[in-house]
Amino acid sequence: MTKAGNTISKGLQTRAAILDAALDIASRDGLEGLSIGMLADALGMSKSGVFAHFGSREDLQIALIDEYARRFIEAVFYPAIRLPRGLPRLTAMFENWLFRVQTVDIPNGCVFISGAVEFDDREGPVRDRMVAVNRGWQGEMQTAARQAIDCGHLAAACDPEQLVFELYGVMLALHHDARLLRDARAVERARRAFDRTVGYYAADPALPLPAAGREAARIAA
Amino acid sequence: MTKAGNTISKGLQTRAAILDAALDIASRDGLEGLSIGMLADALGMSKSGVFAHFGSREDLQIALIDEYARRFIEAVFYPAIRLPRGLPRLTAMFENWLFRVQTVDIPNGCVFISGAVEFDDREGPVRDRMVAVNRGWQGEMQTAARQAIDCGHLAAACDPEQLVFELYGVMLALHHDARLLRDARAVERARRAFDRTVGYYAADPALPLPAAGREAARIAA
DNA sequence: TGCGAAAAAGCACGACCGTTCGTATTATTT
DNA sequence: AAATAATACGAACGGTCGTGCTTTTTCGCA
Repeated sequence: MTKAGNTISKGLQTRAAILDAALDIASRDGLEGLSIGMLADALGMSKSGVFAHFGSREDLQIALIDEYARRFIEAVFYPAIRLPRGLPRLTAMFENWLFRVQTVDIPNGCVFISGAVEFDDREGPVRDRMVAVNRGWQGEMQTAARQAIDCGHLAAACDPEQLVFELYGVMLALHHDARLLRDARAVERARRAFDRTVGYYAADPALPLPAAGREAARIAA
Repeated sequence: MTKAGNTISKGLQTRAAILDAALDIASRDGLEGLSIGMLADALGMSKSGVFAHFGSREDLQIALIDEYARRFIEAVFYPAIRLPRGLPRLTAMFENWLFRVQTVDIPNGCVFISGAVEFDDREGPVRDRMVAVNRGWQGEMQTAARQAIDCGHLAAACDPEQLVFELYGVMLALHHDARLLRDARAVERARRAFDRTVGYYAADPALPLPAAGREAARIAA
């Protein structure tokens, strides 16, 4: 019990369990749709027991955003930065992202997308965190794009912010068509859109990202 | 008062007023965030008075979707179909859409986008209507794209569904960056993305949609 | 002007919301 | 083993929710 280091004070343990269950619910019903009552039911706990772990519902929402971001970074970003700068890394970021969207966000829902819509004109700390995390990820994508330009993989005329804007749109469209319209072909379209977009900005007008290289693009954690 | 034809039985009149106020609220807080209580307050009416006009909250939400769609079509679609088939019409559809997003959706919020997120995994008639309306609009865009291909304005290799997927993504990214991140440059990026995308699929590899033609593209109702 | 119908208000209901508080039950430390 | 701190519980609070019922006001028309 007192084994040095691995004692995870029961509190943090259940806190993690709460966050886990809360992410499930929030993915489906959004951050605003998540209520402490149903969360307590899902956990077999009392409302007040759940509530005590976060001083308020707002703090719970913020903790959820952070937890989602942590998982996203771990699944998408960290594996990608192990690849060489430039197009390989940028492509891996997109492919890992795409893989995560397929396996997590499309079946369950994406907290970032629903949260962005829910809080896009509501002031407060929840919105602020949402913005900060979002800016962070777009910034990493822009950095990767800039490096690709420096490497000569993308044309010097390519505007990294424009590129990331378009790639973000691809993901939003994927999420929209796959979830609302339940169109199974959305994933394929997203990949085609990425190829076409990056291909457009590629320094070498020759076909970028041959299908053979695609397999290696996604890097598992 | 009894001038034949323009007698709009007071009921329908207030019903329209309710829909108008409800659209304001739903744009900001979403279809789920809209409550009959606050709607009644905004109108200076009683809850039951508002409620009586729609048998249920669900019916109110559906009526809202229809009303939003009606306005969207009137502002975006109808003016565009007065232009000749092909790229002019397709461009007008996008430009009218862009204009509306700028003047209505970005300041107030877009019921289609927030609604899509709110109902993307909830069954029922509201979701069904949401899907139907969305499919309708994407279908019109695809038709316009197909006509542009038939006219020889776009390459035969262009897949209309793929093109509409990408254009929809542009609008979603615009909405996201303009509203959540409050990035004023998002509109410019959306327009650039449209030019680049349509330019890619254009039959004539020469620069499509010269800036001079842009001015005439948007058709006021 | 008065009458029937339509529209709006008033009221009450059960359910759920986030939150607080006092208390019991566990963990952890002394 | 005793003392203390951490966790969880159950009940309750004031509010708001959507939705029925009943009553009153207002409108449209002869």
